[in-house]
Amino acid sequence: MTKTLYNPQQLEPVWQKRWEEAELFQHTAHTKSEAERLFLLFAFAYPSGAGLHVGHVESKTALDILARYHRMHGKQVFFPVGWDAFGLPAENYAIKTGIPPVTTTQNAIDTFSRQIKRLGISYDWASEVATCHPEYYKWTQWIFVQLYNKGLAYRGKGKVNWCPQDQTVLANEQVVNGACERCGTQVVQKDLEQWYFKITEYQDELISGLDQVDWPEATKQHQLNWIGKKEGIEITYQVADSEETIICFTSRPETNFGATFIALAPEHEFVQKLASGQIEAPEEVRQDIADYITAAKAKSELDRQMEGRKKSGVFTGYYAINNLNGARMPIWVSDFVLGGFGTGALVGVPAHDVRDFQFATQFDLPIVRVVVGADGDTAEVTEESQVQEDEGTMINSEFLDGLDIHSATAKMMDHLEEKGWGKRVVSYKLRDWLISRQRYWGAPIPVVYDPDGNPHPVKDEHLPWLLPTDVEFKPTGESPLVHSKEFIERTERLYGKGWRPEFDTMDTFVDSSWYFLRYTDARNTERFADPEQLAKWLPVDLYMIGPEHIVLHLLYSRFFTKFLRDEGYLEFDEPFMKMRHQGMILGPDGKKMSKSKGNVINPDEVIEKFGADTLRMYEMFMGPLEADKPWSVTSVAGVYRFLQRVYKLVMIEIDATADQESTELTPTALDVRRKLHRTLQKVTDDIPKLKFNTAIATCMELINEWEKASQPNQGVGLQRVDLSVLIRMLAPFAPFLAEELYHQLNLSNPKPETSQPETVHLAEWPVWDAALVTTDRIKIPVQINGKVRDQLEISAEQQGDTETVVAAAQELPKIAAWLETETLIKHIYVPGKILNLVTKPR
RNA sequence: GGCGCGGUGGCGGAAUUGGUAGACGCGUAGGUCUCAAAAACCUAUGAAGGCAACUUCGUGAGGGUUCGAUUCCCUCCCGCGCCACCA
Repeated sequence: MTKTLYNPQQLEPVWQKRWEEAELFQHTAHTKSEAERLFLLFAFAYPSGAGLHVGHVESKTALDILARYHRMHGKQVFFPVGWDAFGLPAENYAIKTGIPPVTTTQNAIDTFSRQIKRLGISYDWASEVATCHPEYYKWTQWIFVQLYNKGLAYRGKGKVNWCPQDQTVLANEQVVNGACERCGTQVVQKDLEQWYFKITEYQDELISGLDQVDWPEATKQHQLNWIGKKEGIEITYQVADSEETIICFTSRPETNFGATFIALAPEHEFVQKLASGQIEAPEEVRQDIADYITAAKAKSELDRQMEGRKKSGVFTGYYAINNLNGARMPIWVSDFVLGGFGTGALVGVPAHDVRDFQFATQFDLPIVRVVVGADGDTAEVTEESQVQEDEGTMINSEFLDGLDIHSATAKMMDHLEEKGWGKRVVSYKLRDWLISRQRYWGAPIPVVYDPDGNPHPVKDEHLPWLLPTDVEFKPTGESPLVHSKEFIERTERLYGKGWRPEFDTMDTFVDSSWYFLRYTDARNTERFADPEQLAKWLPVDLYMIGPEHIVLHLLYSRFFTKFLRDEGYLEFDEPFMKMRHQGMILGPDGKKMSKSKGNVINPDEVIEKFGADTLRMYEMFMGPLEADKPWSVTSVAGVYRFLQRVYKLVMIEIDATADQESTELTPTALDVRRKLHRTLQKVTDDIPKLKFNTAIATCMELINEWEKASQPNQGVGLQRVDLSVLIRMLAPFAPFLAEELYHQLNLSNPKPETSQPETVHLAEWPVWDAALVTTDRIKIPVQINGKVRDQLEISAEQQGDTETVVAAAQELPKIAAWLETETLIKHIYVPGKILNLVTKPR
């Protein structure tokens, strides 16, 4: 009697154990095979104490399906796993509980590993890496030293974002709406000496390199916006009655005849000099400016938002001369001018920039129109709605009058350069990367200071520069490492009396900027990876990564890649040739899952109820991979039902057809076989395009048809070859079920072919039979005036014969009825696709 | 404000070199089985009209191109994401 009860809870752990024992997908990095290679990369995750999330399941499963599919096509697939294991949560947890991060992190990794294995993800565990392991961060530190030696890692004093809660510096990117991205506390500005990586050295290549890669357009756009390259001109203005000059960056110099003021950021040198008295000014002006600087500094990002777009400022008493027309433009200080952009100084053109307009009206500065827009308004600009920022024609601008703004820009730039009043420049938003963190749970910055306070990189033989363990976890405002006796003693022992270590650790983005390189040679103790290994696998063929990492991680990884290439370690420019993003799995309420909303779906519970195959397949079936999709508790059951039906159907079929190999197929069975091959064709086509939802839908159609054609408890009389095709086709999606059925099928065969592999996952991907996917009868929809009225069934040979098709269509009763009241004017026939009869009423 | 993405049944979604809109799944209704329920299975299911055959309408709104538009063009509306006083 055939077993027809699908029991995933029982069969899945059995196969998981066998695969693990057989090391089925292990040790692929150093393979000697010359087969086509494929590096599939999953964005490694932070192992949080909360365990695996359904969102992780989606992207892991998607790549796992690809990995299995390509392996079955005979390719060498490298599909490694690792952990972005340093970071704040573990340290904050340690502050709360006293449990060291190394312990909680290892526990979390263990939990994640168990869950991932239960899911049947075919990772190569032999190449596993964790950024917190000394064998890993030794090379993170080594890369730091290489950057240092090339002058690309440097110490700089600067205004930094400081989170009072986490007691650490944050990169600009980690400040969200003026608050710490981790804890939500308002960020304040602080002046500190910090370590930076000079990513700006590569800014142009970070732009041009995007042309080489197959990434979603939106992602490229994000990167471009972040780098923020803008071409413009720096105009030098003489300050009247002074030796000083002020340089302003503008991308719209053609409006310069309309310039009526200069505004400087509070950080601007001229302003600083005024405040300190280096530049002469009446005492009350000096004091006002000094007060303004202090007030601006104290303002948090939140304060700035609270006061909205309201402009504030102080007049310096000085004027700058506009060389074009000799106009005296008052010089103001205002915090709406950003110290970090351009030169920290702007030339105000109120008629053609809303912010400048607001400032001018606030302080009664003149407004001069120099562009007439599409609305033809030539009047004085007195309302904000009249401010003309778009296309237009120049007026009141002497030699520019009558030109459109674009040619005027070019002409003005030429003019300014000729006169020596300005210089074309390119401006970028991208800043150097601040990597210092006053935290414990990270890779120590491998730097020691001599007794004079000069930095020196830690010597290679002292790497890894170990993270000390004799520390206390208290939020003290400085790195806990400051209080490590061992750390300080180690430095003096190795470098001499009076030397001290750098107490800061590195931003975890440093760790994650090169892990994909390490994967290829994860146990190498001599190099970060063997050149041969790197050449063999890189660049990555497909990177699956959440949209939240679009900007920073990718930018930093690309920077590291380009740097290591320039150092001669790599031979490619871009690390990730193709990239795709998985969408977010939302809660059943359509909102982002979060503990506080109580809408979190726990993958463990789904597995317990339905099994891992159902969880995997449901997530793939939910919709397009890249879309955000809400979880549906009831829809999961639909996928479970499908797998159950597959199991039952195949088991019945195995039983019924075991000894009928030589028998001819019945017409019904042949129809099912045809459907099987059409399905195979579609699935084979969909998987590489990551269209898993439609691939699964097609499989469901097949099972529906098959079931309908079946005799109760007897199947339809298919042969072993057919069952084998179905099972192999389902293997990437439902690896456990497929393995079980594969073995049942082999057991049923009295004479197993000797070449049959032990596991379906090493079997060959089936090939669809071209003869079976074509049909000899086809149906052509017949339209009248673009509306389908009937279908014409003809033989495939006839489909090219327009005369016959049109004639036959007119014979159709429904069409004939329509033609009784309509006159046929013409017909449009797309062979094999559609026939449209164009008529007019009689 | 800038950049990007999207809008199709009760729900998730299919279908675009322009060619049968709503595949597949969920939900719902009715049924089979059962003492009953659950599970499973069967049938129906875009809306309106009609006993029915069928007809009309229908892919955010309005125009346009076309024999034919969810798909292409124009003008809007709405939602989401990211960045945001970036000169």
